[in-house]
Amino acid sequence: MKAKATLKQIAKELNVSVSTVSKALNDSPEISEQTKTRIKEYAKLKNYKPNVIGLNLKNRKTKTIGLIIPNILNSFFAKVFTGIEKVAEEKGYNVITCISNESLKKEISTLDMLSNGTIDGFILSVSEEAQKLHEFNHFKEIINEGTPIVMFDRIVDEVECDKVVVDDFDSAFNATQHLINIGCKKIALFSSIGNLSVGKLRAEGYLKALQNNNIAINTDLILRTDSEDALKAKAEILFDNHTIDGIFALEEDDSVLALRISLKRGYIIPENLSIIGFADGILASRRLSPSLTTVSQHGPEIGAAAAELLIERLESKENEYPYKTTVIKTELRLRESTKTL
Amino acid sequence: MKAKATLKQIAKELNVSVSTVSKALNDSPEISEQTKTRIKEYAKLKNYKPNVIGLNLKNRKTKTIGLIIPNILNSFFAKVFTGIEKVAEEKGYNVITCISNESLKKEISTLDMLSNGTIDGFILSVSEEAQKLHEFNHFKEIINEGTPIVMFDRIVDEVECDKVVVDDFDSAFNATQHLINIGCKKIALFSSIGNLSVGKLRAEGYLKALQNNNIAINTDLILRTDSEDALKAKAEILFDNHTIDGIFALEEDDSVLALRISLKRGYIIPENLSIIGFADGILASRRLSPSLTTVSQHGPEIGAAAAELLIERLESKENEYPYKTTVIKTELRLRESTKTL
DNA sequence: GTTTTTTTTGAAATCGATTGCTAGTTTCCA
DNA sequence: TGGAAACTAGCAATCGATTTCAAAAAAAAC
Repeated sequence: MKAKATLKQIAKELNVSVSTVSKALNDSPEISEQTKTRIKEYAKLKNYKPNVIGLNLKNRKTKTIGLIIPNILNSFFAKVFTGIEKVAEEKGYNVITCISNESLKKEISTLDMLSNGTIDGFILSVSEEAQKLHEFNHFKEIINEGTPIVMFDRIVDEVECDKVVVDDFDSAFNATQHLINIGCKKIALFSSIGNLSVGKLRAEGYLKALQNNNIAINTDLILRTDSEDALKAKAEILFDNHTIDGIFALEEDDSVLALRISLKRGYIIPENLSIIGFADGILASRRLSPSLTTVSQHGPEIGAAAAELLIERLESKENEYPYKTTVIKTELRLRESTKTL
Repeated sequence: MKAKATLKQIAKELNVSVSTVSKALNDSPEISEQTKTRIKEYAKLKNYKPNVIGLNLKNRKTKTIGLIIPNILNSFFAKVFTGIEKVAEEKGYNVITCISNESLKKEISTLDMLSNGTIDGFILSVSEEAQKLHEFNHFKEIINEGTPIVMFDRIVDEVECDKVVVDDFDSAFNATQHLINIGCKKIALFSSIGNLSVGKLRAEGYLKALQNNNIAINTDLILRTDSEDALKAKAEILFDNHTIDGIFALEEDDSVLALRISLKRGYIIPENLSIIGFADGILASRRLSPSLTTVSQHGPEIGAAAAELLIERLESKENEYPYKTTVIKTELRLRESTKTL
């Protein structure tokens, strides 16, 4: 194991000064061609790589993004991650990823840990606990200290920062409208994410579509819960007391639940029950039989947009840079779980 | 936006020297209690956090781990990631994650990008391309330069470093033996990962189990390919020409393919065909109908073990620290795709 | 051959923190 | 009151790089 080469070492071994070496390697016109090549060759020989820590200290930035994700096992977040990583790599940034596990405490401690020079800015999706408790001061503080934040998917209206969202309301509206178009009259709503901003927006889109079509809103059919288990319990009750012909599920897991439970109850899909669900990963929905019609969120695009917003802000010279919100469109992917027109 | 507090600022504002502030905040006995409290209170007021970059430079380490994963959308790797992140967090380390996308070039450039002081050590799973081309010099170079590497899952025998593996051979052997125990006679092997070290080991375990039970090896039943598409093509041919009663799939996607194609061919599962597959994520296999019997790899444990190996090495004072290999056991999870005894 | 100009190199400051050593002040005892 | 011991606080070096400015050397001009 050879020790890593530093400017100082090279300088000593070549009998020149540190600054000469630095300038030579940076192709400064101050240095003669002769010494430049001599130094460059020696540096290559020694496999010299400038130590970024020294550079970071000098430049007061690290070209590193802090990413806080509630849960990487959720394939939606995994997809967003790929988008972020791709853009970051292209622009020469690294990504430090932390999992909040939906915990407010972990979210705060992560923000704290990283906002000490380790990273230049954050990209994050708010933890469930923070949304539930309406606790957003930690974000404001970080922004006040001068570290920019970009929020995606689960955002907070009260916090002023860049944001990337899906058009949740419109997507839900369109999906519900599609169910209505293919003839569904009794459309249930399945949600295990009543706590989240996105869950609320999607539910509103569903309601609006019903209203627009003069369909009476039956609260028995609207299952808004905070957990998969609670949703399951409510669903059993729903199936005991009602016959339905459509389900709109607000999350991937909710749609899987809807599919399994309705198959168990003897429904034929899509003949007498159509299902549409929001999709995180596309794979899982496609694999099911019947495969699920989904509102597809373009995870990688969301991530890419977030990374671009952040890097743009980091690299802009201006201090007063207005906050932007990027909206990424969803796509209704028709598969086997819905009737065709 | 207030500028971040530095030692220098605080020193100036309190009319003391930088070193006094530093010592006071570090509770040095050199400083009187009086000044200590005065400085500490002011620092708290100003929300002072020591800038880690300065520290890193001084300490010549960053308490950051570089993680290189072939593909984060593969839920096995996502699970490993959670294990790494958890241990890292506990021990005060950050994780910079990069995706190699199975590309050798990206793998090399990532190693290069990060091994300049950004990270203290690597955890990685070798890209498919590197394994295919038998190109491992980049790992050796990095290790030679003094940056430790821990490999997990897809490892390279020729490279001396810490490793974390699953007992692939034994797991495959046991799974195949289980199929034999429940009465299977014609067991096909489905592999789309012929290129990978783990794919080879698993295939050997399968062969060994057949041999031990005096079952003639029929190469028509052994589908070793390098891609999902190739596997699918071969599988169609297999089903055209043979009747089988068992499938052992070497990867999660391969088992899903096995399940779908055999259902399509009219097999009743598990009555006349039993399937066992290696599982990355447990969720997807459980969701399928029928649910899949799997060889379950404990992803988080693998990640945790890798992080522990690396951190142990980083924090050991000794220079000659022997390389270790940790083996994590798998578990056969019996579900609906196999007959019961 | 001397002065001016140009070229080439190097010394020193800087980024933000730590730390060994030194200098200055106070206390205490003779 | 003088000197030693004890306590505080600050100077300066260090980590690895960049960069400004000054100095030295070489080339050009007179």
